[in-house]
Amino acid sequence: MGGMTNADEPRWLSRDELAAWLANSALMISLPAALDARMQRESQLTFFEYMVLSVLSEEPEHTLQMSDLAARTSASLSRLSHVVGRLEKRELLRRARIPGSGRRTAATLTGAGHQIVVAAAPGHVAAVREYLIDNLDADDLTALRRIGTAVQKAISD
Amino acid sequence: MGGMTNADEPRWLSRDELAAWLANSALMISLPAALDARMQRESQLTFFEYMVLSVLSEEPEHTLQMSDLAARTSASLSRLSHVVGRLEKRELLRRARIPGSGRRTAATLTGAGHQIVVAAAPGHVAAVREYLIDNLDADDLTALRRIGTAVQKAISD
DNA sequence: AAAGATTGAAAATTCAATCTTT
DNA sequence: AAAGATTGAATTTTCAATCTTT
Repeated sequence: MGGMTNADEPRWLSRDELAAWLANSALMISLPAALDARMQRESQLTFFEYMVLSVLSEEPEHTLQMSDLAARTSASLSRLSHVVGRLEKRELLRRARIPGSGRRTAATLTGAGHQIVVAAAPGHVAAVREYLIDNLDADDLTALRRIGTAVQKAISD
Repeated sequence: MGGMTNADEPRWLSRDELAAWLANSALMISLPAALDARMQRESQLTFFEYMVLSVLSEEPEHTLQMSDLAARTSASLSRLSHVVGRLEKRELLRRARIPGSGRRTAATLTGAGHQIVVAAAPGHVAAVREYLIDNLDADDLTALRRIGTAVQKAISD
């Protein structure tokens, strides 16, 4: 008895925890898909591509180092590198070595890139409102913020 | 003035709405990725594959029609069909025409499939607790459930 | 060796077309 | 024609290896 073949009995989810988890799973799967579909249709950008351009557009010089951009968009450097490569091919941004630093690269929005974010923004906000924000009350909003922050912290530990 | 070249000024997000949205975006991107990485490592299953097998395991006959399985896992029929094809090749489930109905197909868990879900479940629950549930209080939990449900409804409309 | 970033191959997902049954 | 499901091709993402600079 009490040998090593069985792990301790895990703490299973309660009814309420399971319901919350299932609702969250559906959200995690469906919301990005819905956003992607709609943004592709309206702006020729995926949700993730929009995030990349949008984050850049909020920077003072429309510029950010690749690894910082990865952190801001919650992406791996590899994924970002591929996506940025495609966006660069479309001339929506360009990459350049950061002067003085031989190994850092920065991505900078082009004029066309800036235009496309500006044009896509209203549709993006409308979708975010329609699918998420406008369905929530003030308490939900603060809870959502807390939850997202807590998850990020838990994952990065 | 008032022509058709400009859309109406959209209702931009307030500071709090934006914060909630950014937190949610990080959650939507990071949580599935973290879960995937951990489940792959521990169980040779992606998060989505686990969902598929897990949903089947909760059915009376460990069986569900493809389109129902798609609905339960929030997936497109096309995605499900590919994933189920791979799981079938690994002999974790099998497909068969539903008797009497010439166009419906049902997926059924095999013995090996059931074993692998049972073996993966504790790790899955532990990850869900560590990354999400155990960081939330009772209010967050009910909010999360409400939010997930509201989003699903908004998207399906 | 670690940090910053890229690359190509492999795996997964999406998209559009297709097939069968109702 | 619509419902249920599958398929192959194109796209995207992941994984592991690589390269350069510090």
